[in-house]
Amino acid sequence: MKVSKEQSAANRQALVDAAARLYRERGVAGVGLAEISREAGFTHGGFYGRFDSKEALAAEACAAAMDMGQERLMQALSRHEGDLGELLARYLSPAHRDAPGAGCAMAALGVDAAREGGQLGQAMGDGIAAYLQALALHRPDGTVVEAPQAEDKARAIHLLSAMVGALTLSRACASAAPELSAEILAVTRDVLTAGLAQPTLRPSPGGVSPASAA
Amino acid sequence: MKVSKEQSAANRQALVDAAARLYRERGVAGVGLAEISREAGFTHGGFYGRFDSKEALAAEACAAAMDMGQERLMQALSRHEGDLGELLARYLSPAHRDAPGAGCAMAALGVDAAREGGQLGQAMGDGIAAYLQALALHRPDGTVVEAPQAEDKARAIHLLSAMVGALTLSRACASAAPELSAEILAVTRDVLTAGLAQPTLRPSPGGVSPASAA
DNA sequence: TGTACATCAGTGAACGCGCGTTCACTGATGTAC
DNA sequence: TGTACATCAGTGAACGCGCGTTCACTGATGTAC
Repeated sequence: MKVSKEQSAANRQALVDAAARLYRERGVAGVGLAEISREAGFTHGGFYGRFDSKEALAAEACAAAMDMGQERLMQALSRHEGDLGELLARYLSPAHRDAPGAGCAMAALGVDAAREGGQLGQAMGDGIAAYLQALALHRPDGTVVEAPQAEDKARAIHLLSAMVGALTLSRACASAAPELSAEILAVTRDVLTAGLAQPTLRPSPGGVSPASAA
Repeated sequence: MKVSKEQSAANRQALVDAAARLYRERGVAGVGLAEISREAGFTHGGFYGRFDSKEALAAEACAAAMDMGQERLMQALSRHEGDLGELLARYLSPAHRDAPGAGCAMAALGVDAAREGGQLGQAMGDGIAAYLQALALHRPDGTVVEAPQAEDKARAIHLLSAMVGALTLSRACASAAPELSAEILAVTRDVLTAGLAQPTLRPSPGGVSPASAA
């Protein structure tokens, strides 16, 4: 049973959306093509008419998830004076921790991308570079620079690392130590908010160390 | 063919060690019991004489990996004046990034623990609490406190989050963007070293925010 | 100390199942006239 | 505009494979006498 072009494109998108959710929830190795197809409303027989392989779908799903996050980030940055406070509050919330399927792709799929490399690693690498670029261009005082300085890059890297790390740790201990899990989120939010308000997050005075020249 | 008690204990340990390495390299879902048994030098038939399930082995392997890291951390902290510089240099090195099988269990298995919960989540939660406690007790100026203050806990949480997040991001983009991957490591090392040297990593002046009371 | 035997660590084969992938087929879509 | 037909999105069944788990069996260990 053939289907109209628009319907077919929508169906393909439904596959990518289902994959983006399920892969973030349970990992690429933890979800089969049959379940993803079923979730999107199809049998899995037609899968290879639309994607080259499971890896290709994973890469596309990852890119889609990264794009969603990028949009949310750009919205937060463009609002007023680069208000990162609300972004931090949402990112480091129990709600985000408990809904990985709709959340940060770096925290959910970063390890998968590191292990697999290939197209998935490419999608992840592109997305990380885009996040860091956006964060580096927007200074916490609200100004927007054209060419980020070393300290802008450092601020972006440190901010993103702390966010992803805190979310990862918070999720990792959520079932066994729910109070510690909540504390990790709340404390990280406070520390990062305070660090951005004061110009404290800077590389060492001597500039970047020799090892950074890699 | 029965085997001496000592040999049997050593064989069991070989299973745990192989699992700790392979699971960190490829994830719990990415490695089968047959491969782990083979790696340790056995057939997989005897597996259920020693472990209740795959999950039980994963939890034990995770605990073993966390213990190794805890030992390394305690060594670094006890050396002289709580010298975290060398620890940071080793943790945030390309060598550590490229050898997850022998490295940080939180960065390698944190997402798996978050997804699975259960015994694996318990092992991970216990380990994270132990790391944070050790870091909170050792102030960057070299003093050791008996009861950590709120700012000590905050410093520990922020340090660990930034380390785990930077390693995760660095690995996630290692194949697609090797220069960015190296930059993330080097910059994070510099920022954290500078942040610990000056007393900058503090929660906001007003103390912990209401949200932290969770 | 020496022998007889119960224990049990480890083997090897098998199980049902879901995996990624392939393929012959169906029938509505969209085009050619 | 109306009809005839080629295209191709999606179906359903099948493939070989490795998975976690089970179990009857083997034979060296360690104990009882």
